[in-house]
Amino acid sequence: MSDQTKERIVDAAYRTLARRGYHETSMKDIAAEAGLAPGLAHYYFETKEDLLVAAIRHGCEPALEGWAQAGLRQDGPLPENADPLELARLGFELAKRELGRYESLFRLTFDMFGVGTHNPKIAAAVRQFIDERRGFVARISQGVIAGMAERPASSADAIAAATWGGLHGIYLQKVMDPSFDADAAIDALQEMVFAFATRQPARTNEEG
Amino acid sequence: MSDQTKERIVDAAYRTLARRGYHETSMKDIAAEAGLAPGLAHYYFETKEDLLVAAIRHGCEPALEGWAQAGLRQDGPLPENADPLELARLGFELAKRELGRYESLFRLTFDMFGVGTHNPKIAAAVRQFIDERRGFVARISQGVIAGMAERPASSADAIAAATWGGLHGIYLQKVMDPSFDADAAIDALQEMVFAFATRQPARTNEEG
DNA sequence: CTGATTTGATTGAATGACCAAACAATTGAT
DNA sequence: ATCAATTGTTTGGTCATTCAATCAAATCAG
Repeated sequence: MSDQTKERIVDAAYRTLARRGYHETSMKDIAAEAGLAPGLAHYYFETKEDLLVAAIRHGCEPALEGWAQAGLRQDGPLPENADPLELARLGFELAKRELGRYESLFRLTFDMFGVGTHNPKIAAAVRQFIDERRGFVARISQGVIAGMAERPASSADAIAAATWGGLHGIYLQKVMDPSFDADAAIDALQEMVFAFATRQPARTNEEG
Repeated sequence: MSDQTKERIVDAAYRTLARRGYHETSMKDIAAEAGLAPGLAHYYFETKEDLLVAAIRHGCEPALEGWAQAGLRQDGPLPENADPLELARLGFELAKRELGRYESLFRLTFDMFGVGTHNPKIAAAVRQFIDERRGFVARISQGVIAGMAERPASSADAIAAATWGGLHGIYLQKVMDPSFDADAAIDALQEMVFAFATRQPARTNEEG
């Protein structure tokens, strides 16, 4: 029954943390939400920090599953024979859907970022969180760049950092203001990325 | 002496909060850093939240001053007769300089964002923080769009949200990982924005 | 098959510390 | 003598973490 109980704690932790926030949630709150004794959370997780990391990982599962079902695995290889720009388009589409569907996950994520600013353990988890996702964007960027008429000045990693950053900057605005039109912002980001990816080589003076 | 004392508290608050973070800093810590009695901070600020907001506003002053000296006022009008794309280039340049110079301010800012995820009072302050800065970017975007050969599908507001978001997504990566190459990422973002702003109208089939 | 023993899971209370905010008392200037 | 500024303490509550004790299930001995 141990695994079941641990899962129950993590799930309760995710719900409680997402609803009330990290610093406003006590270990006791989480145990109560799970219907277990106050001390038990510490039997499975040494610290509250560990539980936060586990809870976020748990909360991301459905979203990552959604990407996988669309053929995009953060870890695995990109679908072969796919037009990189088409992959990018799909990525932006999924990002929009995700933001609408998992609002509280994004909220908790930015809460974690905040904790990470002054907590080394959480900061390490945040770095890993970012690395995984940005690395995925970088693999798509690589393909997009390979198909460009003119090599860009920026590396695929830099493009990925800017693009992933753009998405998360938009997520931030959405989390802080539910009336913010995130879809329009993501469309704009996509329009910029596509303008970049499909730009024609600088025409010389004697253009057609 | 009242104004002086208040300023002293805000300044001490900024230093302490930036160093240790919001939830790891007590009102007592702040008073001690200011060399004042523990109770005094509450004489000038009703709540710790109010003091956080004041401290961030205070911490932003030097940075905003830097923008003003370059001719870019967040509040006032844009310099007249300036090429909008040149303003954009300057903005990206200043963003790079700022990030290198005020690292702890950015760190505290993301801490505030985190607190804002589950604290209505701070959330309101964050919304205002975002609105002011994004509005400034929107005014530049407006000019850039006006100069484009082909009207983009996205509005100036959406473009601004994506661009401001891109910058802050990059700041996030830098705050979480000091070895992150933020300059390269900002250059990449700029490359995308410029590709977008200077793209040629789609050539029809019978191109030169 | 049965009773004893071990193991790990679970409980609920205790510990030790901390903090935001309120407050009463004191100072100092006008 | 008043009033604002300042002090230092008190209040009333919080929390993460520890721990001794209980419990259930499994393992083992005879």
